[in-house]
Amino acid sequence: MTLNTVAVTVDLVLLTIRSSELHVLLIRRAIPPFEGHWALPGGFVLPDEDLDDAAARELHEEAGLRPGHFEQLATYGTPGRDPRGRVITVAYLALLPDQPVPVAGSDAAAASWLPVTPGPALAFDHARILADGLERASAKLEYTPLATAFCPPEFTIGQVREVYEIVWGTRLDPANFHRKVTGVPGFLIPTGGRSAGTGGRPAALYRAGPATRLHPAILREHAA
Amino acid sequence: MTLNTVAVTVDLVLLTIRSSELHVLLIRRAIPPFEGHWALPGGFVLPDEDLDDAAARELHEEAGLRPGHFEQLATYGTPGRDPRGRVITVAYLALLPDQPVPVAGSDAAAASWLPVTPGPALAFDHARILADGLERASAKLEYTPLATAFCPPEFTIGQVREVYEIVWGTRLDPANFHRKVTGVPGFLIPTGGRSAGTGGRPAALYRAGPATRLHPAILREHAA
DNA sequence: TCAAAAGTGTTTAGAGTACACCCATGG
DNA sequence: CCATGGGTGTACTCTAAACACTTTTGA
Repeated sequence: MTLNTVAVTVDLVLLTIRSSELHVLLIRRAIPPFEGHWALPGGFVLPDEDLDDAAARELHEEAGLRPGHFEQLATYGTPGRDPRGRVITVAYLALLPDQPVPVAGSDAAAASWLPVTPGPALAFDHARILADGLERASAKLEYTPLATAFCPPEFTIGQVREVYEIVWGTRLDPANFHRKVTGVPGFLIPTGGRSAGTGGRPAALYRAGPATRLHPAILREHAA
Repeated sequence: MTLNTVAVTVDLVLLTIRSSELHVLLIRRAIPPFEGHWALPGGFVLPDEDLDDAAARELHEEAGLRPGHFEQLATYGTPGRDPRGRVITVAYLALLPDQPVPVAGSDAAAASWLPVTPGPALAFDHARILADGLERASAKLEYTPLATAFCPPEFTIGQVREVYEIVWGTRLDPANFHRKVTGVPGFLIPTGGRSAGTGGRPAALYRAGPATRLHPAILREHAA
């Protein structure tokens, strides 16, 4: 790779919730630059490949599972961000339910779910990309049904509430939260089933509804 | 430009409000492909240029004026979107007050402000990019002080209200709107001046405040 | 004097909050 | 029986919508 040649990569900010903490999928780099550092998973876009397809391919290679949500995040192209040459990176944000992770034989690198806080030092400008992804996810919880992307196909309202509490770092009143989310048209659809074995009254099960935006929104307390 | 080589461009969605209508800056292409079609202004990223800098440079070349707001929109890289080869386009969104436009000698092309609706057929996938920009601007009016980006340095609350009404295509109650926006901390700062010559009671003048998000938000009526 | 735009007051309805209270399960 | 989480009821507060009304200019 020489100067005046531009390489395009896709990098993934892959988030999930494990044991009541937000985790991000990171890869320990086996080769320079940043050998031994943690980095976001990603790779080069193939010559005749769509950006979204490239990101989906990387997602499948690295995590091997279907995301609950998948969107383009932003593009990073500051000269010098990669010491090997001019690299433009299109970052994607994906949210997944906590599944047993079949992180299989990818590019000779160990992939792990790590808690986002405090989080290790990251290679390249990946700390900034991760921060942008976290902010995007946090903001979108308010006015989109993004929280269900962290949940399995069927889930309880308590699980949804836990997503909000973990991502926002706040406590929410269970009673009022219940009324609020069940009052948003198209957000949650009752399946008729009930949860079991949680050491309390069984909760009704829901699946994600067709809504793409929440009205009314689930608003966060914003520090003034 | 051959296959397997990727070119990176920046394109601009430049919006302003003229005579109570939302306008976008378009360029009539003088050369193939899409000769004679309207297109978003843009150009290639220089070998050692940051993406944001490239967009700012294009903005200055095409419009020659300072935007009230400027942000990256999204990146488009579907193979075949440009018949000349593989082109990745990083789109930027910029909002400007209605200034006398010194669209000077740019790339042998005529630049014009055109109403966004109905709007002409656009080259490449620029219709989609424009639509994405409009949606972004429309959504961000709710929870950011973006509306002031369409206004001159000093403006009245009536002007701000007109921005909301035009972008959203709705009517807003002047009395309630006044109370709402003046009640958002950091949104508007009174300059002490007064407007004149509008055929009514002079309005107090304001400038944009330091807030980056509006709390409480200026919420739109969302059709259910 | 009239029209037009700015801004304030007031009433009323709806949404959000706090929290008491009952329900259904596991241990 | 008790602990735990699910869910409803209810009173209170706060915001927002609707609209009457006053203010201040240009014509």
